[in-house]
Amino acid sequence: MTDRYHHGDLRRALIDAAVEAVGEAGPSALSLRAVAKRAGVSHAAPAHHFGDKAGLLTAVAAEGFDRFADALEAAWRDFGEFGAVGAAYVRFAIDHRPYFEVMFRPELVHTDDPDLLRAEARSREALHRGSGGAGSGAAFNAAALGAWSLAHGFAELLIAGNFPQAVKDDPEAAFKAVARATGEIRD
Amino acid sequence: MTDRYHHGDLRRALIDAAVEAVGEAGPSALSLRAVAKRAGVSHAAPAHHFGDKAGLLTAVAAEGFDRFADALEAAWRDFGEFGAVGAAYVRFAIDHRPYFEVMFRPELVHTDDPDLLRAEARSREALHRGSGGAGSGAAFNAAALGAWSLAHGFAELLIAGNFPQAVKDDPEAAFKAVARATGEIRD
DNA sequence: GGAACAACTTGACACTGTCAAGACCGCTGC
DNA sequence: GCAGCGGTCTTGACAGTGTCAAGTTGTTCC
Repeated sequence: MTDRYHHGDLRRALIDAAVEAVGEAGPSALSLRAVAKRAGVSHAAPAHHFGDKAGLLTAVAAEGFDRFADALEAAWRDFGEFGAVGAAYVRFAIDHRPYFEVMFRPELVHTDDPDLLRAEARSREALHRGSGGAGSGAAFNAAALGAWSLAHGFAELLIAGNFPQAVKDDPEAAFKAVARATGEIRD
Repeated sequence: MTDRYHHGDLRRALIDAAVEAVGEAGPSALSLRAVAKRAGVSHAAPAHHFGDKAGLLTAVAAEGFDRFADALEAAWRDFGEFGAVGAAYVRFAIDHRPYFEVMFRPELVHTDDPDLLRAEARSREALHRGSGGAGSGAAFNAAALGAWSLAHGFAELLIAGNFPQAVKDDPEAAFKAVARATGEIRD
């Protein structure tokens, strides 16, 4: 099972092509046929590898959540404070925008995909660790949910173009200022 | 210019049909032809009224922002505190989910539409008033942006199914608890 | 009553996702 | 060395999509 017969690694190439295409026109404008053309294969090749369009986007989202977890873990390891983790959250949304645009859209992916669920759980745990909440417990952790909401809302509003130029110029500094203003950072 | 020739008020009917359709399958699965069928007109009627698909969704988003502004203004008028305004933000996302799913998606609408811009400005102002920031000023207001991010992130994560059952059971109370935990509410 | 015009319909086009069938390829077993 | 096999990808088809040009229907104004 070398996973590379004719093309080499078509699965990899298709995911890359999909990420490129999403980066150019957003996930709703994604066309399987355009992805296939970009990868230099026939129009039905993507469906063969991923089942359907949602399957391809599921693979993109899973890979995105893995990279996302890496970024959040690194921020927590290097700085050990929520400000840095939240800033990494925001930076990821900017630097890996195509991934981010797919990751939190349940209607675009197969939400029960095992690989997606695993990667999601990794991200969730990294974020939870980085927002002060140690144990999850039965009831919800208000502070952790607040930290998540703050970072996620900031990232979403930012990439949707709702923030003034001053924020776009230095998003990480802006986020830290905002987090400090809301009492999330106490130093 | 009575705006009602054959059908009565087709524009109104098409918007209602679009909202219904978005509510059932999300905005990315919206089909102009399905909307037309739902309203009982020919398949090209929506394009005639709204120019194209984005035009129809623009009308939906504009109407959404108007209702949104109404809700935020009412919450501020009746309670005068951010907790209530934020809770109204979250409730709107739940109760008028089809609108909300279109409102913050620039790639789905004509972002330069005058009616949309007007309604957006109304919402923005109502929210700004409800989050403590009185004057907008040249630089950005960190506290106001934080309040917006918190409410928006909470709403997005909630309707995307990322929160535990306890939050879904009483979203408004959960939001207030979260806002209090992040220091947004000081009473 | 006819002209001007807006509101819609009809028909067509290129494009989309998906599916069944087949062709191609590299490996295994003999 | 070669037959068979299974996975990889292609080909061809289908119904459905958004959009556009042209035509039809109805309303209003003179």
